Amino acid sequence: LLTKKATIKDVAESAGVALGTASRVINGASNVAPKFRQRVEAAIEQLGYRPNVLAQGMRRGVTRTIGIIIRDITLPGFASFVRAAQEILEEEGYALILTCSEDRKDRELDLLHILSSRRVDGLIMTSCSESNEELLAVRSSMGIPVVLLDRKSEGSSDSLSMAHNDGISQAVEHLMDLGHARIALITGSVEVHSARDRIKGFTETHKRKGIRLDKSLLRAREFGGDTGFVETSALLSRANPPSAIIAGGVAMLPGIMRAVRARGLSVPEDISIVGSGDSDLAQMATPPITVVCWDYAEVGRAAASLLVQRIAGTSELEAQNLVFPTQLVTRSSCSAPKA
Amino acid sequence: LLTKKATIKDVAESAGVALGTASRVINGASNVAPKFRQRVEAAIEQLGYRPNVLAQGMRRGVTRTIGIIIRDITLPGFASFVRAAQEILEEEGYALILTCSEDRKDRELDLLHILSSRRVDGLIMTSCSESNEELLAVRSSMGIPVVLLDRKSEGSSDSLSMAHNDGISQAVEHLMDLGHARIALITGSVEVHSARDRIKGFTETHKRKGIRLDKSLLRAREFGGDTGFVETSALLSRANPPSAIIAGGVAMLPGIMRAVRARGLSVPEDISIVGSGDSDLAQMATPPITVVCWDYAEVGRAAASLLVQRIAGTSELEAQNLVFPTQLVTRSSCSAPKA
DNA sequence: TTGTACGCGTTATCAA
DNA sequence: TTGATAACGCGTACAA
Repeated sequence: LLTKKATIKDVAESAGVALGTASRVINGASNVAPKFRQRVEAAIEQLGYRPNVLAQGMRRGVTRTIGIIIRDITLPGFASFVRAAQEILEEEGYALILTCSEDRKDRELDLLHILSSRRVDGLIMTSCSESNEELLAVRSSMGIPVVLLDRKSEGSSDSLSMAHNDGISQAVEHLMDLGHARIALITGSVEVHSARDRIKGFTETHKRKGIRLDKSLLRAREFGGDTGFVETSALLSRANPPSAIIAGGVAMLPGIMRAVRARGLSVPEDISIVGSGDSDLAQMATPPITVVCWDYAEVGRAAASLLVQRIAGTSELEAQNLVFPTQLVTRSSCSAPKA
Repeated sequence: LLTKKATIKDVAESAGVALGTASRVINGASNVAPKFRQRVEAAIEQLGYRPNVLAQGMRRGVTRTIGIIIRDITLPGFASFVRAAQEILEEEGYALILTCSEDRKDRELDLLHILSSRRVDGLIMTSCSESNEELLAVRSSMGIPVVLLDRKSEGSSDSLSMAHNDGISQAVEHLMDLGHARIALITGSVEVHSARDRIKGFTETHKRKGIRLDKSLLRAREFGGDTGFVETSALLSRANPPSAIIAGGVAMLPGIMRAVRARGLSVPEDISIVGSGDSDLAQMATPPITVVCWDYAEVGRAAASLLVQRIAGTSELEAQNLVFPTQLVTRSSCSAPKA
């Protein structure tokens, strides 16, 4: 039961060949006599030998392991992203070490160090800040390829992001076409691209449509915590509240809905709502929620593929900045504002 | 930028001491002169040295890595479980390699081999079958502690499970008290404990309440796929359909709801519904869904703690079978059946 | 074609 | 207290 795992040495011994020969068989080298090959394969079978990937890696200078740092795996969509990425990585012979930063700098720093100690060959992450120097320094000191998710860095990292700009534009237009003039956007800190991109779409569309933007309706604080609830509560208790709220982050919707319900308001009669990222919740809520969404699984696959290519060195030299399309899925949470 | 990571050799060299001395400083041994200690620490700082955990592990015969095999990280609750487990493991110096089996034997086998090759120190998993001999053989051949989630094994593995028995009993009683006599249960294969346990609660409660159970209302096929939708559709198209449906698995609810809506039925007027496992969906649906639920994060923490103890050898010798309580949260998806 | 020996980054043992 | 060295499991250059 507790028998030690067989090593290549055991295999060679059991097959009556030299270590090197066993190694050649295992790695599929051609220059080995059929007789020996057979004996080695039999020994492998009989001993249940499996190569020690870590020892291989030590020798080869790689670990075939990649680290992932995301905000929180429980957030809607993130699990799909991770699952898709893991599938690709597995196909390519990589294992995935999963960690969550909770969007905190100190934790992100710790995780960076942990993954560095484990010599991961690459990193997929959504940093909590694009400009923090300490984070940047540690990241680049690791000397490995990094694929940024929904973040952009002036450095040489690849990045994948969603066209939040477009998505929010479409949402704003949709609401304005319905007759809304006072639209609120609740999103994350301007320290990260996904928030800035949404804000850009938000303000530009106001300009384009010739509708004056009340700056106080633009709430850019943080993605985490209970931002959705807090900001919505504050917005709704104003003298002049918005007639529509756009969630500018995947974690916002539950809090927004709670705040709306807490005030006894009904959607869309009293207030229109647009969510970010699709979810069971958005689909099955009553009314079903209109959302700006994208395919998280596709992004996960792309992130993994890009990283693997980058590690293999086959990818072109310049950093790639892939942008994935968003889509406005209209459901029943938006209607004309009350007169 | 692409500067190789510093090794303990570099540190020793840079500090002008022997390798062993550097190692002693790094591992906090007491028998080292303050003068040398300082010089080593300075070198570590200056070189940004981080011990190579893999090399440490190779020497120590452990990897401080644990593997997790779950059905699908995107299933409601599983992400909470994983997140909680990861937090504990991180505190204990372990990294978590995440994989998903999709409840398929061939995949589970592959993953077992992959994790075996990586010499994980322990395993947390929900096997897709408790009786498959090949699975059992590979698992025990790994010679490492395994914590089973929602599964039970005649072997010596620890297991954590939920009191599904109780939960379903409460749900059935609740429905019977409301006046239901034809209650359906849709759950997974009897090959796994969580399905058998639910079935047990289901049948026993019928007996206790003196209500004859129509066996054809007990649907135990598989947890995955589109079971919720398929079984519900079949049930509802019968001449004598059930007046209530209990979801006996966390992935069932969306499919059940879709099937109900597809037939234009309304909840709870036409049919009562009870879900398994809480979720945003269950809470925010209209009507909010009554569920049998439990604390996935607590289970995740317990799984990680138990595994760590088992690896350290501090846990008692006999396998532990922890059972976590379930709770019936009544919302608005159940009412008296139509006359 | 096969075997030997070294090195990957560590820790631990032993001698100095 | 310190330093040198074997060992962990493996791949590979090089010698046989």
